[in-house]
Amino acid sequence: MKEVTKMSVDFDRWYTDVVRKAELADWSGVRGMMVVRPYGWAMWEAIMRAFDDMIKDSGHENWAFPLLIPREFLMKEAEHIEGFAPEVAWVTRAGGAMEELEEPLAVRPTSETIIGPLIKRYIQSHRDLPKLTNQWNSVVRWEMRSRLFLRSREFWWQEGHTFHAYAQEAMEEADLILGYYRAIAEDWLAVPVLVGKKSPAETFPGAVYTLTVEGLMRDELALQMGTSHYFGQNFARAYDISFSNKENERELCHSTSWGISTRLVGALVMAHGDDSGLIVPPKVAPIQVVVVPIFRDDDGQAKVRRFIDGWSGELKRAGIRHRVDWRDERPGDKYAHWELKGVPLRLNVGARDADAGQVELVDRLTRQKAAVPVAGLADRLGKELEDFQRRLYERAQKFQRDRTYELGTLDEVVAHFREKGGFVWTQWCGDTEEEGRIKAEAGGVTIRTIDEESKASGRCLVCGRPAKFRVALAKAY
RNA sequence: CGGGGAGUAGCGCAGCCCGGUAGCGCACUUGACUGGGGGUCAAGUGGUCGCGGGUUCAAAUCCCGCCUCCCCGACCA
Repeated sequence: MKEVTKMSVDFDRWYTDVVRKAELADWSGVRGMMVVRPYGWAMWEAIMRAFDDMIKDSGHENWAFPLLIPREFLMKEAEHIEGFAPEVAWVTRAGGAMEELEEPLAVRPTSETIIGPLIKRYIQSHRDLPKLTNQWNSVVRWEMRSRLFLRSREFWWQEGHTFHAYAQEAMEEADLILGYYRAIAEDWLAVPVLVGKKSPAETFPGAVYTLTVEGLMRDELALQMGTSHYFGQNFARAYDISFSNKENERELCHSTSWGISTRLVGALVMAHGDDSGLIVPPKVAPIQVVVVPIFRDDDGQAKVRRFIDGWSGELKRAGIRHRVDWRDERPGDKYAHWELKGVPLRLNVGARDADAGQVELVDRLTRQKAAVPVAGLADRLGKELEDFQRRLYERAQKFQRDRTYELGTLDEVVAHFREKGGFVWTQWCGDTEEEGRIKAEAGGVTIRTIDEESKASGRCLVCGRPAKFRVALAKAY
């Protein structure tokens, strides 16, 4: 049957099993390139819709920029290209005879270096600003080690790129988007996140600073779920993206970029799943309610069908995404199937229920069953779904709280991560070499985020000097 | 990209050492019985043995090259 490796036995195998058996995605035969199947893509579509609405409401516009980037464009911003060089794929030949191109073209790993030189045409005056662009596309990064959704050589995302007359406005933009990302993670995916700034070592190549949202997965590893970058005038300087201000002087733009990707589908799997499979948050669930009819013979089937037909239209009108599973399988198979796929609510409906005018409601989180009258079913299910979304978030929040610690010294941190995972808050002086020592000595532990809300108070965990930053440490994907 | 392992039906595997008719379980198809938590029986379908080359009368099996996947390390949305 469709056995899934137990999460407690081997989390990585569990993840791979679940992603494939729940029909989210597969490998394609070309190393690192994945096929996203309809059930997985539908979750990404829900995320896309939610985020697209948010940015449209705040004046952003979708564009389409080219897939291939001329080498000279890519090479302009020194720090940026240095950061991305190891993972850029190049087109060097084309045509029937596979002729060598005079100038190689980079397959975009991200589009700052092509949007910059193209967008400047459309920016002349301060009246053209801000220019708030976004594109939904896929990018290629030549990773050496891949995992479905979390690290594939091609992945799908949105990349926003904005250009502003004022530094303050660009920084506010980066903050605004970070807030959207937090909403996507917490309100839509039901994954609580730490929100803050990256250390210089973890900052996006070419950025002045990078803001991040970090979630905690059920194997107690952190996952970066979205980043928003403030570039200052770095990219504007490299590509001469400038405008005439009110005094008719030339000035360089201040720019930002920000992205969330199909990685978020992996995040939802790892943040909520259990030994039976996925648990999908109702707001992004392709199927929120599955109906399993139970019958013995044709008469029984007809009776159950009439009963279900009596209220399924009402569910549809109420906007509840549901499916009636009429496949010729046994009920037990169907239960296991839809649990693996993480459908939040299930209705078991047999002749006895039809007679009683009720359905059996089964909750994917608690597995509890309850008899529910069909009168007012759509309202009831709507409330149940909202409640499910809330309970799922609270469960993840408790999980995260129970695995968030406060430690003072590097020795304590090293000892902690020998035994446990989770987030460890500590104090840091800001020295990048000392940050490297944490990573080396604690076995891949990194600074996930710098707390921007509260001030550092104690001493640096490495050197003992007065700390400048309060930081969250974790092992991460 | 370094070390190790593996590619045979949709999935999981045996066969390879010692060359000679391509097999098993699950899934799938059909039928019957069944049906409120992963059923039973019967009869079937399905294969360029990862790709290319070599050795041989003959290659899934031996040799060479390549591709892909998995595990472990260094780099990463």
